[in-house]
Amino acid sequence: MPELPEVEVVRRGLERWVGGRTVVSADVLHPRAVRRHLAGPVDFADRLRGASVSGVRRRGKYLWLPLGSELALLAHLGMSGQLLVKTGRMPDEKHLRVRITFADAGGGELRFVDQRTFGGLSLHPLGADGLPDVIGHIARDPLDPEFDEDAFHAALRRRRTTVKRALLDQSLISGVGNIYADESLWRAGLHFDRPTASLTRPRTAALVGHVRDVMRAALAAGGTSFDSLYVNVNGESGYFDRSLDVYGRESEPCRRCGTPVRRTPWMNRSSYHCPRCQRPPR
DNA sequence: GGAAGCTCCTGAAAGC
DNA sequence: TGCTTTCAGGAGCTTC
Repeated sequence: MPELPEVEVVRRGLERWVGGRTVVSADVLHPRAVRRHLAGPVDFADRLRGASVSGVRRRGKYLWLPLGSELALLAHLGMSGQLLVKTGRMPDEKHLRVRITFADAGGGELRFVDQRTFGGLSLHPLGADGLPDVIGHIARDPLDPEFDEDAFHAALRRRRTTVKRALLDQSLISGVGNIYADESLWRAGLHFDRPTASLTRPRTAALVGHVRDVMRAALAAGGTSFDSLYVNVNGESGYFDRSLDVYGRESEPCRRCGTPVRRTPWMNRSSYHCPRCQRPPR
């Protein structure tokens, strides 16, 4: 499931390949893949044709390819989205949703493949800050040098919510999903239901530090892959799943104290934690 | 206005 | 063997 490290791996792979290229055509094979492009698949393809890509940028889990100074191709991988670079004649993937063909030397295709169709592509105007307008509410991620830790702490103190909910709220801190939230909370020794208003400044700083550490380690490993649903632009899997301390390790011993890791149903998904290292709030 | 919960979707795995 | 159910979860939307 792509979170910040996986999306950044994809961004780096794309940057080497699509910069300066011109789109010949775009084929939308599944309309749901461009559902966030409100003008529809035909308009999406029409506006992409002839556009030149000037780079690949990212905020949180969103990627976008600026097309000149006023328009961008925005991508979100959702749970199972893949952006694959294909050169030469390659058979279509079973869940190929959008094919973008380039004209320049070497030609080739950028393919958006998405089994569960939670992700998608769309075209949006670029704002004055260089962000596509629809992601103006997405906060900076903790690896961004301009991430404001003081403002993040102040927001946590203001909110009447719990710490894991806050970590997953992309308007507070971006790039964190269920896997790295659980891993960071385990490293910080915090229970997922801890009220954010109870966090001290040093506790917040430690938590953000652990989020950064987990993400950097995952990035170095090429991301986390449990199956074929996350791959880089060449179709290769990362291997950070071998380094996960709690996520997906129900009943296995905690790597710190040996207590069996617990999985708790939480918000229609799962939360993994060590019941001894991460005591529930009183 | 803020917080919580629902919904979309597909396919692997488990259960019967 | 084959059918049904459960599970995975990002983020927009709805409800309270």
